[in-house]
Amino acid sequence: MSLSETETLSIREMCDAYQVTARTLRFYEAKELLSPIRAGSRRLYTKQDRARLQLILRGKRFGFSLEDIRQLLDMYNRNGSNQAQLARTFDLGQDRLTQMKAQRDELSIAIAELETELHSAGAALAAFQAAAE
Amino acid sequence: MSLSETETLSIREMCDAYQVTARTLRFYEAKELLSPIRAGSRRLYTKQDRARLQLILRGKRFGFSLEDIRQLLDMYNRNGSNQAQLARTFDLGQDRLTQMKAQRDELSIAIAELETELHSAGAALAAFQAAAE
DNA sequence: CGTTACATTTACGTTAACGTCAAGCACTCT
DNA sequence: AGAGTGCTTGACGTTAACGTAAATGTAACG
Repeated sequence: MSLSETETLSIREMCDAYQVTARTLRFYEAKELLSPIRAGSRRLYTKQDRARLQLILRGKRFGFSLEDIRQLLDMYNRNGSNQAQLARTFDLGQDRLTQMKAQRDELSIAIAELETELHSAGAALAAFQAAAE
Repeated sequence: MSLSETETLSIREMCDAYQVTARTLRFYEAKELLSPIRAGSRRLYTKQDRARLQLILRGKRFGFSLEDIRQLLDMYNRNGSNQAQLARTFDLGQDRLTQMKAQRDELSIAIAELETELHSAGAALAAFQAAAE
């Protein structure tokens, strides 16, 4: 079952829902990436917090630093409709995309090389075992 | 002009040739990634050292840790003349390869996501600019 | 009322890959 | 002899993204 619009989650429920530790959530809050409401002293995460956390985690998968993510979130929140900021966000994304593609290409090359290496190593091993009987 | 087989480089020459700092070269040596010969107390980098450094830098571009690289270098160096050593090295390479492929897959997914994201962002921007004239 | 089960803040610890001094040889030029 | 340059070995500092532990608070259960 999914979460309603108004439902709030405790810190532990957030951990279970998003596979992060409580330390991580508090850390993100200290870094001003999240700002859950309080019930007394306890944190309650609203739907917006959940959305922000998803963006954070996605940003991390893209290889952005938390500081990058904070700036992007701020831009989006403060003035998502400002054209210059939108363009800046877009450019940041383009740069990262280029980097990621280059990284993938290099990785593919490395994989091919390593595979070749392992084939000859495998052959050498086979020869050894044949000679050893 | 390129370097001869027998020519050795000082630490500063290495820095210039490979765009690394002296601290980095000494650090790699402390981590047993390099082992230059000595002329008195001074380091001299041979052709083999240069080859190893190139592999190290390539590994870094691939996003490997220095510890990963150290293990890979051992494998590239196929010094393990005995069978058990060879087999262990081979297994290490297999594991590495699996990790690399997984990493590439994740990267591909992230790239696809980011591309989708940027397409809609680009459309939004275009709409803005159209409306702004 | 006591215990259990979480929650809180504060704060020091960790890892990687170096940076940044500091103090001191070993030359070479003048 | 003095100055300058390059190299050496420590050894402490730095950053990111949390981990881990201590001391304390609080809400509910029985």
